[in-house]
Amino acid sequence: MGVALRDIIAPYKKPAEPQDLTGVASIDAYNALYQFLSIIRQPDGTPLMDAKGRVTSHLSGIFYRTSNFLQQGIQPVWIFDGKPPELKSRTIDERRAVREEAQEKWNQAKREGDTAGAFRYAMASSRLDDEILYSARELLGLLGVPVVDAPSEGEAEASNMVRTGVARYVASQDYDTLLFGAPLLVRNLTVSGKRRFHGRMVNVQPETVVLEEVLMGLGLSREELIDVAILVGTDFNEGATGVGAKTALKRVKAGEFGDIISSKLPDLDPEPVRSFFLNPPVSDSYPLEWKKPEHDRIIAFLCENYGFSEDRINPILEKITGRGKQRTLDSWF
DNA sequence: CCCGCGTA
DNA sequence: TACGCGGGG
Repeated sequence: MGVALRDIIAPYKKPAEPQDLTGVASIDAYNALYQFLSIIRQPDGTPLMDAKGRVTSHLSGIFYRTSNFLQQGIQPVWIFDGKPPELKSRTIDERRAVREEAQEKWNQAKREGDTAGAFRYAMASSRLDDEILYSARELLGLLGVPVVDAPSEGEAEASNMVRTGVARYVASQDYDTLLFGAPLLVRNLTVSGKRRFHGRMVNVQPETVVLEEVLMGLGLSREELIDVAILVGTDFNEGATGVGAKTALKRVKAGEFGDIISSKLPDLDPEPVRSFFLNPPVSDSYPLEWKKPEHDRIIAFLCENYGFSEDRINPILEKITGRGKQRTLDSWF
């Protein structure tokens, strides 16, 4: 979600080559989990669930994607959100309201047999509850993938990891990471490159966004890019009505940021938002270790506990644990 | 999302 | 090999 900067940043996206993606990837955990939960669903919007009715969509996504990453030389580290800043409370309340309304509309669409609508509303009603967060972390642990707990926003922490050289890039769909100063952002970080969208197959390639290129291209400093975002609206402030990314860009370049704030957003003090993007709470210490996936415990967890088919899980697991003849992956751990 | 199958 | 489709839990 986050910031509506797409219109001005999209021109700087570039397709990612496989060699761009190797190394340590800081995964925005909430972003990835929402992605899985909203997309891994049946046509009427029902998520994957085990016999006890527990949602398993995210476990499927984590397992298959992590397996692919490890085989492609991508070392994922998942960054989980900590306590959200007070500035975000309005956004959080709004999102809850949107989710609850979507839940109603999902039920209604199902009753009326409106499949397309049902899927759309089901996506919008996705919610990360404790059970999903715990099970996600447990599976990541069994896969040997390190997890980082951000003190505040995961995106800020993930961006800091790239700034400090601990990770090569942030993987997220959101552009907010650029505001937090991530030098390199990768969107659509998938391996298969294909995605089903409204029943059709569309080719989705991973794409890179280099902060430096965005700033150079737009002729902005990072501080000014943040000001543009503030005018449009961020997770931490409401935007000015009628001001889109292009207008905001023009105004900031003309030095009119303050004018717009006083005329259109008189109640907003932009300083706390600016300083949150520039100096967010981050932990700054990342002891990361990738371990070999624990074959038997993963089978127990996914298949015995959550009802996944062993016939599907085992072959993939054998590839990444190096059981059998393949020893090539051992060098990774 | 991801896999695997049938098809051409 | 490439794509569309159905099913996964």
